[in-house]
Amino acid sequence: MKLQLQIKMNEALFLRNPESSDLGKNILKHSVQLIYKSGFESFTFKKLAEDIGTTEAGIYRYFENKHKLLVYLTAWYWGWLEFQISFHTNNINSPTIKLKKVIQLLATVVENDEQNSYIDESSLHQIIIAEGSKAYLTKQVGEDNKQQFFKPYKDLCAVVGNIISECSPKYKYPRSLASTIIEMAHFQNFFMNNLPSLTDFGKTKEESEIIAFLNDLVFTSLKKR
Amino acid sequence: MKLQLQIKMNEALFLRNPESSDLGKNILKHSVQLIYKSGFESFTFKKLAEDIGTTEAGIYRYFENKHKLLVYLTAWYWGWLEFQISFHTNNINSPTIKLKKVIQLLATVVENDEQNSYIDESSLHQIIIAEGSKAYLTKQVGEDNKQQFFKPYKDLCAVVGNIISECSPKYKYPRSLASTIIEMAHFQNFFMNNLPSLTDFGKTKEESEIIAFLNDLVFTSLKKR
DNA sequence: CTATAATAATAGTAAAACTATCATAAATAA
DNA sequence: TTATTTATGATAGTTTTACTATTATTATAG
Repeated sequence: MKLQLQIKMNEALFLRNPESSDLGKNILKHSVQLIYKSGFESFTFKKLAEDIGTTEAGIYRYFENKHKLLVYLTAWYWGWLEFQISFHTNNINSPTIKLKKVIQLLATVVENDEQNSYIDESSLHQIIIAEGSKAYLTKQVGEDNKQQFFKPYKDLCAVVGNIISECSPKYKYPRSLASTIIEMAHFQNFFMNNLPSLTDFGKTKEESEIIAFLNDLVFTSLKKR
Repeated sequence: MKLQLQIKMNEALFLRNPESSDLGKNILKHSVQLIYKSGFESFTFKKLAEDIGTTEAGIYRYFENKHKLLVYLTAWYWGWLEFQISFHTNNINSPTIKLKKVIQLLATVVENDEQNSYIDESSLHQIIIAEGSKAYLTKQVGEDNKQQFFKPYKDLCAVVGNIISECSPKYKYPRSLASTIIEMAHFQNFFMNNLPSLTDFGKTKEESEIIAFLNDLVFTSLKKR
């Protein structure tokens, strides 16, 4: 038996549910490929349509514009990651070990074992690193937030924040530390690969070093209080 | 006597030096106003030209495109900030106090005392918070980096990293901690104001709390080694 | 077999992102 | 002083992006 993980998506993110049809699934699959390959700036619905073998108008029946599609992909990613975390930290009692696992999951490049899904998690992970912040770094962030577009990100941050509080109930900044870990897991990766002098990992380019850095950062902050 | 601070800009960032003419200075001044007001996505050279009272073609004589202009503004900002830091930490012997000062400067919204400059540092600071990462989160980051467009950012990071190493010579991640502080000084500010549940400062929205968080983060990391 | 829903095919518009040309005014060099 | 360079202004045009609208075709559910 194969279990298919279904992530409940905010309905205001799309016009027609992309998970409900082959065309929709193709839109998700090929947009991940295209954005991964050429970046979000040069990504257009025209190119996407050509890639899929449909028409521009066809895409517009699913997504209002490419910003909504990016927000959809990021929301999907955060939802997926929260599931990964709850799955992999299940039955772990020690909050410290839990938090270490979380950091590892955040900073590790995803492997694509299951090819059943129409979303390539590994490429999506790279997209989130390079384009993820563009989902909220806009003038519409307030409206988008009112429509709960960032709920999956905020939920994940809350989960991580709670584990931090479990580790160290008196620590004063669990939320901010959580968002710092999440952002830095990605930014240090981007820097390491593109602007290496902003990190201490330019030589080896090993993600294990990012994990070590984040562990050091977090656990010295939480220790001895 | 009035001292005018001149920041040496990378010549590959512009076609004609905007600091060399009134039109050029107007381009800088009004682009800061426009991007601050409506965000980088909706910013166009057409609107900018109308704002200034010149033509689109006129702008293109100074900047190849709006990406280069954004990179110019961010480079200017990092250069300016490095000067602020070297100015305000001059004559401070204790690296700890120095680092505290740095964090304060990074996280504090700039006041515009001097109206002499054609760049409004306070608005520019807000632009860097909301749009700054878009300068490097692109597919061209490699080429841009080869052309040294991010040198001011990397220099600043090196300065902060060196202070960190002064505080704690054995600390293993001075560069990464430096880039973490710099990014988080901005991101936590953006989150606090736009996605407050990603921080612990949603209630008060005081930047002093961001400073306290960063101080805590940094100095527990550096203490006792 | 019919109704209806999704998609394909085609066409079109407005704005964005440029490029090109020429006239004019101001600065400067001969 | 005139001649010449240089910056700007005015105008026009191209290609691409971001969308909207219309109609025809195909698949499928009842």
